[in-house]
Amino acid sequence: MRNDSRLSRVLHVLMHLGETEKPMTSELIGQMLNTNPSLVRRTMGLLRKAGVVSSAKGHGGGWYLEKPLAELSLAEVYAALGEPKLFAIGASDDTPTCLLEQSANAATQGALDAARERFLDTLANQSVADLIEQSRDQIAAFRNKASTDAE
Amino acid sequence: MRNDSRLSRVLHVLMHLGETEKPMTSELIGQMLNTNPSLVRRTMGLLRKAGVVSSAKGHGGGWYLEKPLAELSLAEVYAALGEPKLFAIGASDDTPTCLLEQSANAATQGALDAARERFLDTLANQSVADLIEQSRDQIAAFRNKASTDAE
DNA sequence: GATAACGTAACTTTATAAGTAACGTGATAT
DNA sequence: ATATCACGTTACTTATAAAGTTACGTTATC
Repeated sequence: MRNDSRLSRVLHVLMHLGETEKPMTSELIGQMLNTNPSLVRRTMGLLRKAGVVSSAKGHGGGWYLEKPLAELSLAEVYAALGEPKLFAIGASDDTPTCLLEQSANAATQGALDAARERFLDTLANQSVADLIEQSRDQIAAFRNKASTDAE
Repeated sequence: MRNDSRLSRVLHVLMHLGETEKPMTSELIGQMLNTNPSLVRRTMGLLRKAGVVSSAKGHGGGWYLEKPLAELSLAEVYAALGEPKLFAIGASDDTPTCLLEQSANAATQGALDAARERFLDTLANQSVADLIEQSRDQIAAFRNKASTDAE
């Protein structure tokens, strides 16, 4: 299948939601993500079920945050999406009878489990607000470089 | 796509190659893996290119090891396969103009990079011979349990 | 020279998120 | 009231890469 890009996409959307006051429509979000409103509704619906965002119908409706981004870790966002399948790798047979095959599968799965733990830890130690902060730093660094270059 | 099961599969095959003297044919390996000889040749061919195994044609031919399994780490095997794509997750746009999107992608990619590092480390710290040793331990534990149950 | 076995190319199948179209439902504005 | 906006949901198609399959050439052994 294609890459599952939902995590980075919704992080992007959440950051924008944190930067505005009015609800954002699926139409507008779709333009930001280069996709269509229906897919936006489907994906954002997962966040709604998890209580991360809410949606309003009708005029002036759209998507808005349910909590401050400083209180929302990336791990919570990943969980809200249903913890999408992380790996493209796995064993072909879950319950092999061959002992050597069991050992091969266990070794592979062990490495994947360790990797997954590291992935979740990394996500847990960052809030979405941190990401906004980082992009502010980016802007500052860029401005700084520009002024240095001008000297 | 389907899960990429090549790593666990070739580990399984390598362990069997370590337990026998004669070359194993693609036909035989295919039976072990529940697949056909052509796919076996395609996958084992990657290991051959990396110098992990060799193959012989004709009567009595087949696949055999080029080095002792104690000197072959799982990381080398993964590398021999061409370091197959590890994750099912990623960003949809590699070079976004939106700074917030860049930050979202960087955070996701950072967590994936950390996870990948952990995956490779785990693989690097095990030899294929270690896996055989582990399956021997499994057998011993099983026998031990059986004798305990019989008391 | 018959047979075994690999080497390789070409094609189909599979799994799953993305992408798309359509229509119902409910909220707001006039 | 009713026109319009926007979400909610269903159903369908598309894209991707490994698995799976078929076929045939090449080479080594008996």
